[in-house]
Amino acid sequence: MYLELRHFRALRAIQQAGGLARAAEILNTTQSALSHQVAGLEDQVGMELFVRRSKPMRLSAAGTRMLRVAERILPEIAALEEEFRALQSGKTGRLHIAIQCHACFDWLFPVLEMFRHAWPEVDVDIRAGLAFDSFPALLREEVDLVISSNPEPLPGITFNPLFDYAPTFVASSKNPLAAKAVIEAEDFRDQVLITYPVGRDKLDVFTELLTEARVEPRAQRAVELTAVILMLVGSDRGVAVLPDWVIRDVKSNADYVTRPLGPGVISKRLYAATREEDAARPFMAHFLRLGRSEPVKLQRD
Amino acid sequence: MYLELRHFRALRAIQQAGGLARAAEILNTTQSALSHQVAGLEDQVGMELFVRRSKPMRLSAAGTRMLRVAERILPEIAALEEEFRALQSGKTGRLHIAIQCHACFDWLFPVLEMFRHAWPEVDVDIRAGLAFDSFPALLREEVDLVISSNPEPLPGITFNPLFDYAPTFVASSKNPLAAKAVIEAEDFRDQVLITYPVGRDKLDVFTELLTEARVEPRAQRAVELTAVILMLVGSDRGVAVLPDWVIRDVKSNADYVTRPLGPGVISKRLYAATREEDAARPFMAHFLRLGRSEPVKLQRD
DNA sequence: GAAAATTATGAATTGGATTCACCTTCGCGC
DNA sequence: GCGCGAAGGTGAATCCAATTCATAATTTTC
Repeated sequence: MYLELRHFRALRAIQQAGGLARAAEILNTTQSALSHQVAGLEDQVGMELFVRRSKPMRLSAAGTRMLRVAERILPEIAALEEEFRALQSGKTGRLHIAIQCHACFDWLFPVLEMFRHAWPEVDVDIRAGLAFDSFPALLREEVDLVISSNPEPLPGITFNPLFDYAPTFVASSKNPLAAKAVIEAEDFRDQVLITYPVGRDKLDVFTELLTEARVEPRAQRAVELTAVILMLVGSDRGVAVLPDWVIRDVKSNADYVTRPLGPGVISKRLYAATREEDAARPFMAHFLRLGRSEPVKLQRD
Repeated sequence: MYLELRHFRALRAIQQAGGLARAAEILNTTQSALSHQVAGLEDQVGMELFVRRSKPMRLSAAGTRMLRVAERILPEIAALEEEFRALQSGKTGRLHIAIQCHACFDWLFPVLEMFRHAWPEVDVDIRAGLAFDSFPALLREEVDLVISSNPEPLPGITFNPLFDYAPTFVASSKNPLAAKAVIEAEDFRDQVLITYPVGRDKLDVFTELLTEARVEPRAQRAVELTAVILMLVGSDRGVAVLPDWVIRDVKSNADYVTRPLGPGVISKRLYAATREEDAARPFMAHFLRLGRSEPVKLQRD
């Protein structure tokens, strides 16, 4: 048995039109074509789908059953086609975001919230858990955008700059380092360093400071959640280096001190990596615009 | 855009097999055919459904969307095909019953209950409300079986006899007619006759007695439900003629009297009308067998 | 009962899908 | 980095199946 959509479409049209001739018009074909088609279909399924005793032919019991299926599938396919059309015209699409930086949730959520309202048709999602090979995943279309601060020139991928931030030292106000105005690599030697549970090549403290200075902290502790990191820091169980936008919550809190890293000014740039062909798509461009401006506004508040 | 099931099947196979070559085997075709097919499909929808950067090609975002539809639709169609196969082998089917006689509910329900267990795959239903033109409806396959006691020779329709019954007079024991052993046409002249709300040609009292004798009852009152008819009769608001199997509930009740109609013995036969080609189908034959034997057993209890 | 409407049929045609043979590209191991 | 094997793409030829055209066989309607 080899059913095709053509058969379902014919069935539905004949039912709707109440006859072959009129159905043929709906389907932009001839009465004869439909007659042959129905004959072929009935041959396939091995039974009569229509009752021909009376002249405008009507569905038989089996035909009615098949019509029910037609009326379930055909709209579904029409919806898919519609979706494809919208996809072409750029009104809809998918925005699955991979984040390499844990702390990015902080500004990403508000941005996504704004985006969601502007592009309700776009399927939005955040995918953690593939921080390691997120660029291959981008090329494989498993995700559509990667938030990263480590651009590597890759064919087919565009790195769209978002905004700059300063990795900032944060410690308990009881910590001896609170006395220093600027924190340098050597200062970490006696400290427990609390970081996100990712490779050192993804941690600003290391890439920007410790690795080059060949300084190893007394201990390193990996913690998933930003709030927990801050909690531990607050009770002087360790120190951390976090993007400045995360720090703003504790800046005015007397339990914490925040200090710039030094000696030179350390600043990093955050990028949104997309597939080359996607960067120009309307909703993607809009997201990038939001991602450039909104975090800065948030920062000011 | 002109999607076909072929496209959905190909998409799913490629996804399942993880590549064109292996998918081609599943679908019993060649790798080239699939390649052309995918190309054609992508041309149709106007975008890439697969990512070709890596070698075993993978679904793109749009392709994933289409796959979701495929995985909803294809099983549905497989189920339909399976249903058709079962239909051919006679294990399943439809048994929508039209009843011309209101009182038939009484024995039909128990029979259907038995049938339902023997043929769980058969779609059973009772359709009231088309008592008038139920034979045309039978030919149009709107229903599959008509319970009737008025067989008319019709091309394409078989009348399968079920069982005989006697239209029986029932009245309140306070009614003067309770004194008579047999009720004749003339006796109805002074009575209010309670009947089902159908044409006189479908009412046994008229077809078997009054019409021929040209007797008109004092009044006629139409009531839907058998229970209500009996209630009215019980309070002597009228008399009725009902099939004997309905009467058995009140036979032992002192408020009622039941009497045969006369002068001759009046007996009618109930038929199950089916389409000629259906009468031999296994489940239909089974239903007819039940319809012949079960009501008689019920009657004995 | 004739006209109109509806479906069926068969041969011819068309057009799209498949095949075949070959090419290109990619991944992987040495 | 070289080469081989696997995977996918291409183009022309072929084939098959769906459509068309013309016409017949119905049934319905007035």
